[in-house]
Amino acid sequence: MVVFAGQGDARRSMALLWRAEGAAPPRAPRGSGPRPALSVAAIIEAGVAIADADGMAALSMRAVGERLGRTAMALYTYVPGKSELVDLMHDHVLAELPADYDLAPGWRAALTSWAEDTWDFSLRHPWVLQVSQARPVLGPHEYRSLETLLRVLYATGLDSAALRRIVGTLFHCVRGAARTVAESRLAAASTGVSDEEWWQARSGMLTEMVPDFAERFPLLVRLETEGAAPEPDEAVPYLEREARATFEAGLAVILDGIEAAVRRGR
Amino acid sequence: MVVFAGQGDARRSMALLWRAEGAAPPRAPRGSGPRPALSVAAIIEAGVAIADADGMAALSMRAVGERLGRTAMALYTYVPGKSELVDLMHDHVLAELPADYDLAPGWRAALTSWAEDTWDFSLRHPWVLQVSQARPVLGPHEYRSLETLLRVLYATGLDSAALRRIVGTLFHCVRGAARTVAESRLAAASTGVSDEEWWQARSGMLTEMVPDFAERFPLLVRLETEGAAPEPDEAVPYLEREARATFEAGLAVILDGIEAAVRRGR
DNA sequence: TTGCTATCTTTACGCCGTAAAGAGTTCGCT
DNA sequence: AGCGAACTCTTTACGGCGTAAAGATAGCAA
Repeated sequence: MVVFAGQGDARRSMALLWRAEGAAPPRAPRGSGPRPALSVAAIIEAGVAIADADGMAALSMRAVGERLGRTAMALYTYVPGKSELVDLMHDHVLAELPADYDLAPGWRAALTSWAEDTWDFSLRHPWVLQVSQARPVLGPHEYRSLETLLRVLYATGLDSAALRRIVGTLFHCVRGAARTVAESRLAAASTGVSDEEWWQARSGMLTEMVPDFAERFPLLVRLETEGAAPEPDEAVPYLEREARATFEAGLAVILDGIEAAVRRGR
Repeated sequence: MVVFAGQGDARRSMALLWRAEGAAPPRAPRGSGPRPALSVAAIIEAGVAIADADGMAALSMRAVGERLGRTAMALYTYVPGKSELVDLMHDHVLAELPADYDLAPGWRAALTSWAEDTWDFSLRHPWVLQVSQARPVLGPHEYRSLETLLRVLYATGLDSAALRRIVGTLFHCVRGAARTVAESRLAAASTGVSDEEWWQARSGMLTEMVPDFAERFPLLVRLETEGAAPEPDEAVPYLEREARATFEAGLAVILDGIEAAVRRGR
């Protein structure tokens, strides 16, 4: 379900992405059809609503059209195709991210806030985790959110070459852990089986079919049993708690890494 | 294109995954049809060949059947469905990963080798990056590869709780950077437009449509221009070099983080 | 030979993205 | 007033997908 940007007419895509910027597209001079009942904005919002509620797999041109009381083909008057629609949806929701962070308490606090906001954002719109990051969309809100992150990162005093690498690592860490949570929720929703139930069924089957499991994979057993689940009865499923802990630990390591680089750099 | 494990009959899936372990499935006692011309192993290999060559999107039951000279439906006698086939393919290729690492030169060297091997593996079979990590497959090779990693990690002396988080962060870092490369190659192959051409076209369009770009996003411009591309004329595309650098930087940060935790722990 | 079983094919259903053609609406122009 | 261009939106259709259902065929036991 990975979707790629920039397939279609690049000029048209860019015009749509930055459309709010320029003047309103002038209505044709000679003859014009019925007043448009739809708009690019309405289509984007319908798409986001569907993807938020039922995931990227549920996003189809027919579904978007139906939600707007039109056929799928009606959308093609406004948007070149599905791939471009996803691009527009992506840039649209990126507008939700904060535009800047207070640097007074130091870059570490600001970067933590950024990571937290990105985490929340990714779980609010889990489908963004399935939009390809290679060949990004290049929309206004994507640029703005990157600019915001860079403002925090340049406050560390590191040079551009170092920051380029750190940006990627930060994103992979946050998005990777968020992806685990998102996929776990999606699996639970689409199969009706909770993580706990799934794991119980599978692990029971494992011990039955692989009786020498403990001898073959002693460290796995050790990892699983030692210090597992300090608070077992919680509203948050186990897998999500683990992913959240991974996110926090990863962030802490990266922050320490940056700090070390800063000290070394001076 | 994210695929989920464990939808179908869990017992059947597990039996297929661990099939080499138990005795060969006995042929039916009373009457048996024509000698099977296919086998689970052959189907898995055909699937891997297709996915390696043309990506996950090209993997269809019809394509696998055709490569074996059968119809798509013939596969269903051997495999419950596509989702289970992907699981089997995943566990199958995981067998390529080394089974253990020399710990004599220290855990840091071993962990670096592990990351390098995982990186190579992910780019040899880029479609594995699209297999969901939540609700893993629980096959023998997946367990073995995890056990191998844990052997290296326990050599650090850290406790299980700390290691659980580090495992996730390591995977996210390696897989995230590898994904960038894989997606960039896939985009280039499927659109026929190289990263460089794509970027040139887009950036030209940007400066035309957003004349005040430099004022609005000064840090982005700074990041892009400062210390960019020290060796511009290379066989390896720019985006891949950047992803590789991100991978190495991320790994270095994590290794430093582990080292700090080890020192703190003692 | 008969009959059961397992393999494999055929056909079909309901999805998908979207190309092509056409119906219907609104305007500028004569 | 009426024509014709430009536009929106629908209908139909094509080739793909995963897979359910039904049937043809092959191999063995009795």
